[in-house]
Amino acid sequence: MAVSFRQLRESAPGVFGDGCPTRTVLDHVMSKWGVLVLMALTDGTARWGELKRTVDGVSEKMLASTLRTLVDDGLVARVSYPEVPPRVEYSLTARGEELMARMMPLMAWIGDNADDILAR
Amino acid sequence: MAVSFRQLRESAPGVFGDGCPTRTVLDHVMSKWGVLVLMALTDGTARWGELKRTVDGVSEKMLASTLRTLVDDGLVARVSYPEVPPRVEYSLTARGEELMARMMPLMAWIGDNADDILAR
DNA sequence: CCGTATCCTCAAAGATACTG
DNA sequence: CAGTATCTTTGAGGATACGG
Repeated sequence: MAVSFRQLRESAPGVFGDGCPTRTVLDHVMSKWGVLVLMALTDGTARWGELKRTVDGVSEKMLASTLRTLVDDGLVARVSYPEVPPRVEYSLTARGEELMARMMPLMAWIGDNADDILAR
Repeated sequence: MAVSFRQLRESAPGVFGDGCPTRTVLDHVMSKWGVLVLMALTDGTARWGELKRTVDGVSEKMLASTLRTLVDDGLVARVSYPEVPPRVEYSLTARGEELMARMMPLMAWIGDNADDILAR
């Protein structure tokens, strides 16, 4: 394997310790709705209503709080147009694209193997 | 980007829909303690006590249930030696290694960027 | 159309004690 | 050493109604 947990920890002591920044970011991007929203945005810019439809099962409350967290983290950009009716567009930032470039291979593998994994 | 959410969904319709197998596996491997246990095992075989020390902050209850889930999913192997005192060793299966080969680059990136992300 | 505000529930997770 | 059993807590998340 290219990199181990030990190597990660030794490259930056304290990383992945209880309550450290890495754990916080981990909770944001690996959260149930966080991953799904980020994945939906790999399709490109999307409006609120699109996201609500694409991210199957998400409540308005969770979509709102998930998006706010990801915007605060600088992973998602929010652009609101002063029109009537309102239009708001979400997209990945450059940083978000970097993250998803690393996450999508993992998601593809999970998609390919999920059935096998649960067939036990 | 190499692969998008749309491509994933079109390659296997229903994947990532609410309640589908992919969501379940996602919840297992992306869970707070799931990732950390899996990461700890990228260092190689580890005993229960080692895992409890390495995975900072995990309770015995959560370590037990997390390990049981991962063993059931065929991602982690459990070998118990009939000795006194008992010795039990956990390690990644071939399938677990495949998963972590795709997850560690993501973890490395998060480790590198966590401070920046939260400094806003 | 795009959210926010409020209330409420229940299951995940912690604490503690105990055992093969 | 490697867990299990039991009880309690808490906050993530759902439902609903309303506002800009």
